Amino acid sequence: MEEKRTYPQGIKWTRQRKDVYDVLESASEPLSAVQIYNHIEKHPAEGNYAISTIYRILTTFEEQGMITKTTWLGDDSCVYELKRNSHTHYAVCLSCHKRIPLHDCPFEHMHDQSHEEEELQAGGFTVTGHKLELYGYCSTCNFHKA
Amino acid sequence: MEEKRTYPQGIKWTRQRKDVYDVLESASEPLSAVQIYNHIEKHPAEGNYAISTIYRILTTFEEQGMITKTTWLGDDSCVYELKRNSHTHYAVCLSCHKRIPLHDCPFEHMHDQSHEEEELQAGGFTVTGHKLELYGYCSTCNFHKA
DNA sequence: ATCAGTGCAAACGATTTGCACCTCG
DNA sequence: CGAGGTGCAAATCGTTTGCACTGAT
Repeated sequence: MEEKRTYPQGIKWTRQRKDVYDVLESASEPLSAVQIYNHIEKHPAEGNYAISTIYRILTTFEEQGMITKTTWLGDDSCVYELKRNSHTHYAVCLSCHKRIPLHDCPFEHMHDQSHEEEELQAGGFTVTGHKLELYGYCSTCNFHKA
Repeated sequence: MEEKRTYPQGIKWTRQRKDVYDVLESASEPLSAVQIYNHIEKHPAEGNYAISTIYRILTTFEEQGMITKTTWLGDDSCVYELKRNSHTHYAVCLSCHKRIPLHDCPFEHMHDQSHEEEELQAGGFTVTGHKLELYGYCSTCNFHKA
């Protein structure tokens, strides 16, 4: 619990920033600002937190290129995710919004560069990542529709 | 201009619903509720429109499975798109949010079912579509960073 | 010490909802 | 005619901002 941690360099590491970073690092999926906020509140560490601080920190992290801001398909609020070496894609039910994680990323199977990526790079665009979601209807919702 | 149109069946087709449908059909990319609203206001057809009506109509269309609700990567508001046979993917600049349309969809090149899709179908999930975005930095923003 | 980072509360923009009226089928 | 759709205004929700204070370097 008292383990010394090393945080990315280049910015001031306040208690709040550390907490947000820790939550993101231990998360298994993208989290919203409010989820992060609640997560931190549960461990009533010390002092108060403002939700606005969370937003500001997330913005900073994003500018630093440490995290990615996304949204769930069909949902409106934003979720944030640490940029990691590996990532997960999901299938999203358009009816109940349930998310089913996929086991691997189709792009890992594409050994040749895709046409698109080649083209983009020629145009000076640097691709740093991608986002993929399948959508449809889960077994439960399929059942209720029938 | 006075061409008789056929609209999807199953719901009441009011003037407002027709207008929203027409805008979506003539759109070349997903539109937000406000964009649709403005689009309609330009052609001051008849009577007033309420933005809330647009939202309600879009919700109805989505429930009917006629449209898909999405968001642009790194943006927060929602955009809506008619479900069509063909679709476009984009590369999004994380810095300036510029969107570059890609010429074709990588999934069209995958002749074999992906592992994921097989698995999902076995689990009773019906895949009706997908959403893919590449992200990174466009030539202009790359330049400014260097 | 200094300036970036933070808490608080108020502001904001996008989306939703309650209610009385209107219109499609 | 009647159920469902709509306009309007007020409410809600996620996110942002101004300002005075605090804390990391």
